[in-house]
Amino acid sequence: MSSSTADRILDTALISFGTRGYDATSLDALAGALDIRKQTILYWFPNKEAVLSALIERSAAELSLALAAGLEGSGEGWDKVAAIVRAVFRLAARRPELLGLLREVARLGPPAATQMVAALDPLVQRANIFLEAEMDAGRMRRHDPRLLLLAIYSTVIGMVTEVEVFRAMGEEPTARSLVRRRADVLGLLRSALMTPVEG
Amino acid sequence: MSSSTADRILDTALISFGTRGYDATSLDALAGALDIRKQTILYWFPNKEAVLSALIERSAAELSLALAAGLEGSGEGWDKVAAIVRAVFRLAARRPELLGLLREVARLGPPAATQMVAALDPLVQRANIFLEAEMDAGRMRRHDPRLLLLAIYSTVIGMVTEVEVFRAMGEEPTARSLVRRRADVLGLLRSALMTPVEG
DNA sequence: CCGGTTGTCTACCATTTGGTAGAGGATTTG
DNA sequence: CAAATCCTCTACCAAATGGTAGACAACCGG
Repeated sequence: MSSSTADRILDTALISFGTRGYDATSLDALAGALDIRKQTILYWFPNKEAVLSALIERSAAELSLALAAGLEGSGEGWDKVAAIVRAVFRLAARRPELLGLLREVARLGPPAATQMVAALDPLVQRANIFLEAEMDAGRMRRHDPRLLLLAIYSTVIGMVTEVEVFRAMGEEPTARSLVRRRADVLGLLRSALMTPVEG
Repeated sequence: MSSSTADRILDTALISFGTRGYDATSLDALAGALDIRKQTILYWFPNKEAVLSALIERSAAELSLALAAGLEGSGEGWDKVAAIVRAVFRLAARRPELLGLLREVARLGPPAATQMVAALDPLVQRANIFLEAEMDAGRMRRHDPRLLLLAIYSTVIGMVTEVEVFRAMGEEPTARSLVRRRADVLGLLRSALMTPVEG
């Protein structure tokens, strides 16, 4: 099994960084959750930042893997977009920490954000190419693909990670509510992206 | 002038909490930026959390004021939505900290998030009523108004506050780039929200 | 002009934080 | 079986954090 100590540290760090936040997670707390001593963490990683850095690399790979399937798969146009959005919502249900980490890293800024963006670059490139092709084929409305991608990213990630806003508005984060949100996002994106004539 | 010490503290706290984050802002750093001693802050506010709480109240009021105009104004349907989105982008240009704080508070969770949502509730209510009326009139596609509002919120706030993602992708945060993003968001929202027949 | 109030300060303090030094048990290797 | 390597631990540490206690000057009403 790959559950070496280093891996276990990253597993726990993902959950804690992705939900409580990087600053709010002390090495002692991290060690406590693993029932080891903080010095063991510092044996495997030179310092706290290095834990984050390794975690970013690992998580970006996992994220790419989870989304690449949809991006490669058969089908065209809307089906492909829907497949990817569904994949993100699936992640939100099964591994919310992963998307939480993405958000947290974006907030932290360089160097973490830079590393994450770099690690996800291949995915972004392929998405860009796909979007351009769809626009060229006239199936999607014309947009700057980069801006479009960021808008989709904002919407989906927001709808999936703004747990606290939902909770504060009285919507408990259940599986059912997630499904409802997914349906809504899909409907909105479809209207927003696709040309109406030959949807 | 209203620049009492307490006000000045909140002014500076807004910038620091809204850009660096709450956890990352120490009372000493806050005091340093104001060239006063930390104990002066603790004279005006019982503790750090109370600073945040007061700040939330003040910022929610300012936010409401900035957006209420668009929500009350004349015009109907799309014009009104566009007016509000424009107002948000105006805020993003002039007072980015304000939107940054909104985001930070949402991330912090209760009790801060609860307080912010409660303070913005009147605004949310009015927006809901507006959206329902538009849907009833057939000018907007049918959606759960609450979900719709959250989707719009996610998209706009994301496009406006994800500075680090933009920066990491090589897009420097200039006024010009903000205008481009605004145009894009407006275009997307229009396609997403409005019924095509009598747009 | 004097006693109380107001606002800012200096002086501390306990706790927590990320990090260092190095002891010591287990396991592998010559 | 001895030596080296690997891994986790105990024992510290300096700096930073949120917060308390109380001195002290300015000001203000009687």
